[in-house]
Amino acid sequence: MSEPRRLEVLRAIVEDYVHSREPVGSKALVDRHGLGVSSATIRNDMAVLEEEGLITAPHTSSGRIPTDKGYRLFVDRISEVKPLSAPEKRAIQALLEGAEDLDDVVDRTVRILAQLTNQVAVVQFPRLGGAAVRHIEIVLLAPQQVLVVLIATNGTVQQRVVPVPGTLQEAELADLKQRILGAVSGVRLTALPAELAHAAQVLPQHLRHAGGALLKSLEHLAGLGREDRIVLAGTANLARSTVDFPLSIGPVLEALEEQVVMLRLLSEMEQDYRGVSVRIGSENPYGGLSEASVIATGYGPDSGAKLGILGPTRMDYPTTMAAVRAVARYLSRILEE
Amino acid sequence: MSEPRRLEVLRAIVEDYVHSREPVGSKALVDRHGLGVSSATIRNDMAVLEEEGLITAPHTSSGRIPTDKGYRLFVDRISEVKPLSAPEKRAIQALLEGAEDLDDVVDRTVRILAQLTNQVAVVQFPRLGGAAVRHIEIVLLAPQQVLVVLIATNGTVQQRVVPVPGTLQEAELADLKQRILGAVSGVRLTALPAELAHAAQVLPQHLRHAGGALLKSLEHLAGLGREDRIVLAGTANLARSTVDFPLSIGPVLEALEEQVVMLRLLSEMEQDYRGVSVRIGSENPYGGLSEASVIATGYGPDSGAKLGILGPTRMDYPTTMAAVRAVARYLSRILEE
DNA sequence: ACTTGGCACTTGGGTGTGTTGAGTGCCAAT
DNA sequence: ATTGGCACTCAACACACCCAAGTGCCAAGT
Repeated sequence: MSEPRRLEVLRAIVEDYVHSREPVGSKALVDRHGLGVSSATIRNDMAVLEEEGLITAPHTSSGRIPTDKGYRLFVDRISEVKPLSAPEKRAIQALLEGAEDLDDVVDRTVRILAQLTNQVAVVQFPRLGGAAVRHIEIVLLAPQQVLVVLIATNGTVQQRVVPVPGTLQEAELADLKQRILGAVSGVRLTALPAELAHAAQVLPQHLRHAGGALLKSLEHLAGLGREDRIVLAGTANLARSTVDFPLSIGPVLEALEEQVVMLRLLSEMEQDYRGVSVRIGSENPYGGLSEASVIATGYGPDSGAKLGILGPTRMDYPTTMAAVRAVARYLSRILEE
Repeated sequence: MSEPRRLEVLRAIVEDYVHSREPVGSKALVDRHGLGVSSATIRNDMAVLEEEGLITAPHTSSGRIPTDKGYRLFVDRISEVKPLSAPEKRAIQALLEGAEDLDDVVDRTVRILAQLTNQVAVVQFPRLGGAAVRHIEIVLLAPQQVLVVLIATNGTVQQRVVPVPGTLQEAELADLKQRILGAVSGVRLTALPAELAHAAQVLPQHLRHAGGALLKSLEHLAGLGREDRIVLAGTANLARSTVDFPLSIGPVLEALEEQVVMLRLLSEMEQDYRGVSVRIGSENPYGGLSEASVIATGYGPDSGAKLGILGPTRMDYPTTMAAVRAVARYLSRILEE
């Protein structure tokens, strides 16, 4: 009872089951795959695999289906990544290059990912974290209203209209702007709060009051950049595979809607040696996703932002992993510009 | 065979069916509602109602269920709006008042609406259309890169980093800024393209090139404001009522995901005398929504932006209509500030 | 002109009973 | 370790049957 063949059997079971959605039996296995042994042998192998918790039988005397653990082993040790087809690659590239601005890039990314994988696609907005302050603009809109704009080196812009206490002269504002700019120009966004606190202390007395409000709003803006947003696409794909979620797709939809849940989920996924990270079924910390798998990876300069897909545990892992990885790479490349 | 009683029968059928999801028969009707007649009489009434296409029998000799037309009559002529409970009203108000900025207001609105109605809630972002240019800021970031910021009177801000052809001096930029500002300050966003075109023509020769790019980006920004976005919540509610969508919720999810579809749908809905607009099942222009109903209404100063819910045709119209209307009113009130 | 009780008829759904076929587990032989 | 053989299981399907809820219609009553 050789170990390699047992793995081969597991692989065959996973592939057949993913393909047909039906429990696969020993006879069908030897027929469809050219295993050089008889069905009885396969049965023995399957008994061992079941013993090890890699496959399970829905009911006595029916074929086996992979368990989460079985998929895990499959993903980790058996499967080979299937590269995307050339047309697919071209499609990704063409689509992403046509994007107009950051929002558009993200939007196109999530759509192509959903389309490519036939799953729900999730893209987290690129983080500002690593970026630094490129410019700050402060504009007096009304006597007590100021527009504060924070431009980061990665091209993202955050702005906000803030009320300032007391009246503020144009000249004072210009002065204030120069001081602030001098203090924070080039500072990393993560280090901004500290710098701002310092800057606040050295402000001349007459600017303290108004300046304080502005500095505070700047801190808020820097935070906004870090306040992560996610974008979804392909939710309708869940409906197609409604039969793959024995309970209901309700909990899954709920999870998707809770940005907090998804963000935590994504952030917890460390990409492994393969370049992607896979969470299978019950491996997911969130209960509502116990029948779902998530494939995610980082992208962008520091791979801090994540992107990925979510689908039923019964999915074509090799192909989907390849798609996620490919899209992440193309996206990273686009963002470098 | 009195007309009023027939309507009463229709009302009873709708209410019972909405409540129980089961075809309702003549006997059950006289039992549950104190109609003062026998089941045979009701049967006669039901025959007429069926004749008129207001109700239908899923199969011979089973109870009747309302048709889309039946719901329509119910909504138009029979039902009475059920006002929200005091705690519900308080909840809406409290939640909306705690909002921090426009995004937050919209976000909270869509959530409370989904929660209140147990349906999918849709809120279209407030339009800039009616607003005017309050201020324009142009900042030189790099020799060939300029940040353009457009601030509207309603407080919304759109910004973009644009590349400009050729090199541009600070002084030239300042000049350009003054000219543009003079030309468009106070102009309504809807009228902006025309004004910009005019401004472009009177630019001095040496600013034509760079100025043209800037003006074009401004036009784009104004468009962005009008480019309507919608926000969803409560998608998971669809899963609960999966049985109410005989086909599948797939097409519905698809429609929801296509912002264009939803926007067109909302914009087509003229609110009637009741303050809300209802689209029932096949009344929806989009095929995927032939089993869904939409209740929407306008909000905000000119009622130009829309908000509403989407659910199965079998829904509690009076209560849901009341909720949509109430939320729209509270939202309008908040936005006035 | 409605209403009503009565009655024959329809039908989906539930239950009980075989039957079938894919599949398993185990064992003795190779 | 592999294999053929065999008894056994069980979901799925088909069929038969019955029941409850419901309908349509008619003739009689108001």
